[in-house]
Amino acid sequence: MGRQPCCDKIGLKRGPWTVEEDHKLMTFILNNGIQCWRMVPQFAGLMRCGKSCRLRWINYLRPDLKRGAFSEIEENQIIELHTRLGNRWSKIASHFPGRTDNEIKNHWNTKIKKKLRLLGINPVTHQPLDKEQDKNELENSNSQNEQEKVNGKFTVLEESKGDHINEVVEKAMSSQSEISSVHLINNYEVMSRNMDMEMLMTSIENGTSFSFQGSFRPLGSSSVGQWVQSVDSLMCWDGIDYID
DNA sequence: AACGTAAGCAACCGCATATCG
DNA sequence: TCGATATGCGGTTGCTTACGT
Repeated sequence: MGRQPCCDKIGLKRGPWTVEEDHKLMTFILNNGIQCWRMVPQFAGLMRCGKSCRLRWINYLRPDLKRGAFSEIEENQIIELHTRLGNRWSKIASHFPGRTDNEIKNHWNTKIKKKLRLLGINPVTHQPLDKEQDKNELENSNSQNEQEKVNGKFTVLEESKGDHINEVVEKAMSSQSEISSVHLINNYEVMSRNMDMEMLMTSIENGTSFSFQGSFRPLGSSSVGQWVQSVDSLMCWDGIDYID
């Protein structure tokens, strides 16, 4: 014989949690810890399945949760980790104490994907975006009578992106003397003002994060318009090739 | 003010893997 | 070792809120 079934679904409550349910779950876990999720609702007096309790605790009730918006640094780190790990949200979340996989996944799907597209980067492959392909994706994801609206928005965003990047490139070119070097890191070319290679190599050896000030663009993009400013970006990787 | 649409997010579903008896 | 179940993960759904007309 194996284990007992997770839960009897008949009669179990579903949908949003009430304040009272949250209080019961939190009180129970803080007093007793988690031995077996299947037993938690039973002992805590909840008409929920263990799976639902686990999710509620991990994504909402855990006292060590870090709430609030994602910082620019966190977003850049998520992008870097996604380049290496793909949609392995729990692995990505393990690099962010207090953040949940669900939170990061939601943020990726609602914010970062759009941001990358605006920067001309395919959010799936992290390669320079084939505009025609992206247009097709947009066409597929929107009904025909919405297409005119989408194209309208896209034009505006492309213009604003251009302004931003021109500003970045001008700034970078005008302060050429401050640029210490250009490095090739994973799939990105990184133009840095303060990259300390010794510190970088140490961080790689130790598997820790590394921050720098500068700009980056996807490897293989020849256009200067692909440069993206990344001030005080925090990057974390497990492999590196670089060129001076 | 009312309605429609989009965005954000919490929660659920189903599958893969780990674990137990 | 094997079958049954628990757990964890990623994809998806659907509700709520914000925004635009």
